[in-house]
Amino acid sequence: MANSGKAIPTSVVKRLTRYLTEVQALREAEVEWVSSQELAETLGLTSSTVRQDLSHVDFSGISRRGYRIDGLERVLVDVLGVDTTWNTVVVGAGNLGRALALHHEFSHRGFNICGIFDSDPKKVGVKVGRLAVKGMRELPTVVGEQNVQIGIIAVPDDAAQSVGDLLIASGIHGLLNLSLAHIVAPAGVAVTDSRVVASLLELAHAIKYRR
Amino acid sequence: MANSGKAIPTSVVKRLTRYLTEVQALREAEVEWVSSQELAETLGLTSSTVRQDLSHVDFSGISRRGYRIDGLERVLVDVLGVDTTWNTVVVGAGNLGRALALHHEFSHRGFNICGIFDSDPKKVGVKVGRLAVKGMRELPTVVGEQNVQIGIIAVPDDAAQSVGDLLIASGIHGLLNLSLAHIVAPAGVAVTDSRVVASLLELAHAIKYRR
DNA sequence: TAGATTGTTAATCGATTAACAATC
DNA sequence: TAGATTGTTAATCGATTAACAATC
Repeated sequence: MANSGKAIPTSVVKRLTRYLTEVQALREAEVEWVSSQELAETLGLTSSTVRQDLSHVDFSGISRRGYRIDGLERVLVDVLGVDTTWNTVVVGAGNLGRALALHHEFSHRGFNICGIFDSDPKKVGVKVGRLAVKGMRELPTVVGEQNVQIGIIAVPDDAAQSVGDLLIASGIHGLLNLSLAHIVAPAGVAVTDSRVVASLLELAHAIKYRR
Repeated sequence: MANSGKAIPTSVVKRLTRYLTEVQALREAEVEWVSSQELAETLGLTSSTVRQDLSHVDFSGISRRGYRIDGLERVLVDVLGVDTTWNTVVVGAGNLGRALALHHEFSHRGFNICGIFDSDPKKVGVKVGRLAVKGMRELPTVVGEQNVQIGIIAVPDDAAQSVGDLLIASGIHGLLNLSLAHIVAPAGVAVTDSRVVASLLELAHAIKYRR
């Protein structure tokens, strides 16, 4: 059947992003149906996990056939908010911040980069694609006037919390934190961490102690 | 007491990277001792989790005082392999690949970028810091001759597996996957995913359904 | 029809938290 | 000493997997 209404655990949401990617690839390959077993094999999961996960979204498969690609894509797009345009700002115009502001995958998925900011006066005015780097003082105005919902924090660790605080005070709804720092935010503001350096340390550990 | 020898669960390893970051910040602030309670508050955990986690590393705290910063840093550096130099290549010279190749945080943590590669002939030869982009054909030689252990995959999703296969065939020990694709690798090769676009989708979901 | 695949319940597994004796 | 904090065991909680009746 499939339920809806209740909150979906983050462990499940993480996998839903992967199902969406795979389902979109299948749709582009003009595949019409996919079974839990096929999805599981492609993504390195069990079919049981796939069926459990999909029971959290409001969409049903059909016995002996599996899930219709177009319907499954539609419901995953909905639940992951990819059908919405998300106005987004990047704070930090270093290598990483500039790369993210230019990342095509973001605009392609509905994340509209409205501005890139840096506290370094030497960086202010520098062009990043069609945008020019702005000073931090302009951040609250841009967030307020352009209805910006998401802030991407790409600054050094020791500046991350104060940047987060400024974004929150400006009325942001969610933060994507790329720094290694832990960001404290009130309950109404969502924070997701994406720490590439931490992932590299995990990998170094896995290599060092692999058997 | 503290154990060693047994494999550490990845859930724990993820947090060890955060303890290391925090402990290094404390050491720079010339703090000498930290308790499980203090670490827990800073990182948004329970003190029980911190003590459980630290029981996986070969280091003991002291009652009524906590953990010595210098010793704790040393053992975390060891277990996360930060005391080693990791020769690393980046595959994909798009915005993200170039940014990672230039990311100071990497070299700072012992990840030595030995090369950046792209399949697009127009990108070959372009300078990225002190490196010039090389063609894919040169990848196996560089990996073999320079004892490269880590490959960072920053290519479009549909090229990710074949890039992974080439790196594996060249003798890589671990892959950091930034694409949304699922990478299949033999047991001896570690794979860690760091998907910034997926994190952004998780954030969009959290904002859309927040209460 | 026969049988492959779903949705869901129950069982297992693993991770987190609570509790507390040991101890500095 | 008194009491704060560790290390560890036991309890709880949540996530994954197995199993299977329902069904197309």
